[in-house]
Amino acid sequence: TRYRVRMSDGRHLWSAFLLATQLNHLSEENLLVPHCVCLLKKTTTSTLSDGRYVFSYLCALHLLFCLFIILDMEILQSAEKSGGLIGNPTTYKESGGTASPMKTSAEKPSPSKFSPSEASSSKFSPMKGSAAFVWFAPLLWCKVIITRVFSPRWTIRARVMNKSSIRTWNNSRGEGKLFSFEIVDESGEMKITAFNKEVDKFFSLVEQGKVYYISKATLKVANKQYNTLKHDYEMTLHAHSSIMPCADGQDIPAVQCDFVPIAELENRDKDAIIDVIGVCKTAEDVSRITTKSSREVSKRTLHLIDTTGKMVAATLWGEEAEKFEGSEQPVVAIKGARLSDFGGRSLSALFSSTVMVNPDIPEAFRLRAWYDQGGYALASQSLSETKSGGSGMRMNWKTLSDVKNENLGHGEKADYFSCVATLLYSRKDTCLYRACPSVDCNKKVLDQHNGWFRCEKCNREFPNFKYRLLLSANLADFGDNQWVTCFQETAEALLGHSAETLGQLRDTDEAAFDAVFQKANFTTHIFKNRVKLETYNDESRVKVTVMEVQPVNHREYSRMLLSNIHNLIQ
DNA sequence: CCCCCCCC
Repeated sequence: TRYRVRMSDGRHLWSAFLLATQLNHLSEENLLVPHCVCLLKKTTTSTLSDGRYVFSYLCALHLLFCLFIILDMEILQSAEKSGGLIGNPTTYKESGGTASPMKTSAEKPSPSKFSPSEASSSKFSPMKGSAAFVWFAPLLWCKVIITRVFSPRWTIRARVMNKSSIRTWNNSRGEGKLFSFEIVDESGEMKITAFNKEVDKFFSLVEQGKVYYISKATLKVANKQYNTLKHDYEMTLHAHSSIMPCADGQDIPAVQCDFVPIAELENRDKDAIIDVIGVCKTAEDVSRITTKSSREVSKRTLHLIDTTGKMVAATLWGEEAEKFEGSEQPVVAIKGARLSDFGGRSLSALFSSTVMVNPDIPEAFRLRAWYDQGGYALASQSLSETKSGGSGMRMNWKTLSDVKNENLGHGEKADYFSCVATLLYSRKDTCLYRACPSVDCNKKVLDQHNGWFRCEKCNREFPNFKYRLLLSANLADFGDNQWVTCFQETAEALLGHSAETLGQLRDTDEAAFDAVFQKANFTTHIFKNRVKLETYNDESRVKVTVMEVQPVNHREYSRMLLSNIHNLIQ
């Protein structure tokens, strides 16, 4: 059988008897055979771009080696899959002088699937345990030479979809640094990793979105556990690897996104990797969390809405979270986000995700227009239940008279509501108390009048105490007013000073202490409250506790009012 | 040769 394999660089690999074997799915022993052949006969070898290993040799040695060589049609078919594409075959079989496309197999090759009619009679299983193996064993050393000298004959031209930052590792097997990137061409996607010296060499060269010629990288089976791309192989760069910018890469597809409408996320499986695009209606503040492995990382959750009217929470991590600027409500596209079932449905960016802010794509322009022309006023429903979600999120907006008229808090469980209200007055005289200095104890201490303070809860006396706030405040909106209780954090937010500072002020500078309260009066905030009917001495009273005090985002608040008006019209 | 994809 005569085959001609067209390589990406235009060369044609010609063989009288073409044998090809997959570098990837064969074990070390199996690889020996082609290596030996290469060495003895100086035959041509090539690793195809999709990871297959091709070589040819002369017929004289055929009979000798056919005993040990795997020759099956799967392997021959693997030769079809060349041409410098990540996935697709562009190989031609010579028949009557005219090159015609061979049938192609998109299926993952497996040795058991060859067709007997096409296969040579000398098909052999891998020669594991064979006595002949011993004969070839001394030639094992040539593997490195072979892979370095013979294999890198392919070049692919592909666009960088995303690039990781440089990461270091230090484990029992050593230490070093690495970065990885993912590339795409018209046939598929692939991951490439660079280590140590190659990091220095290639990190700044490789830029997201640009097209490069890439050759002489080592191929290995992709670890599906960590590689979400739909490719069986991935590449590692080595000292001789080459990456060259390609000036005319317009024909290489741009980063392809397959956006899933937000409403449809409800029907997708947990852990699915999806692309999403939406307007960032609100962005929570960045926060630092500690992971289970006690690493600290920044996170920021965005709330994306699209034309389906549904909203979803999407969390960014690390630098991406820190740098994100959401105040202008940009269109945000995330390629390769992972769908989680937290709070119903939510998204999380992975290391391999690409986050694009106001991307230059039609979908983004459409969304922008939709949002600005009325989408903003839509009373969007979020797929992500977030307790204490950010401003504007899942708020149970009520006026203070609603709270009374609707008997909020009268049920079994407490009710929660948010309101925009103005502080009319707060009781400064009773707002501070001396609390137990123990870290998790906020119990009021008793002054023993001997320089010691007793905590009944801890059953201990302390030479010191800490000030805590318990502020009674009267809030008002346009229709009603309500006495509420603010504990430590909310009182501090409302008064603009820490409990400690206020305690010091009260003890040292009464005028300044007064001024703090004067200044806080008639300020307007968003209050998130808990309301519950409480019975004390046969007397029932609705008790409102402020859970959170936030500044009013007037733009957002106005939009909410517009939305209310909109709903009233209908 | 990495392999971390996190938190509520």
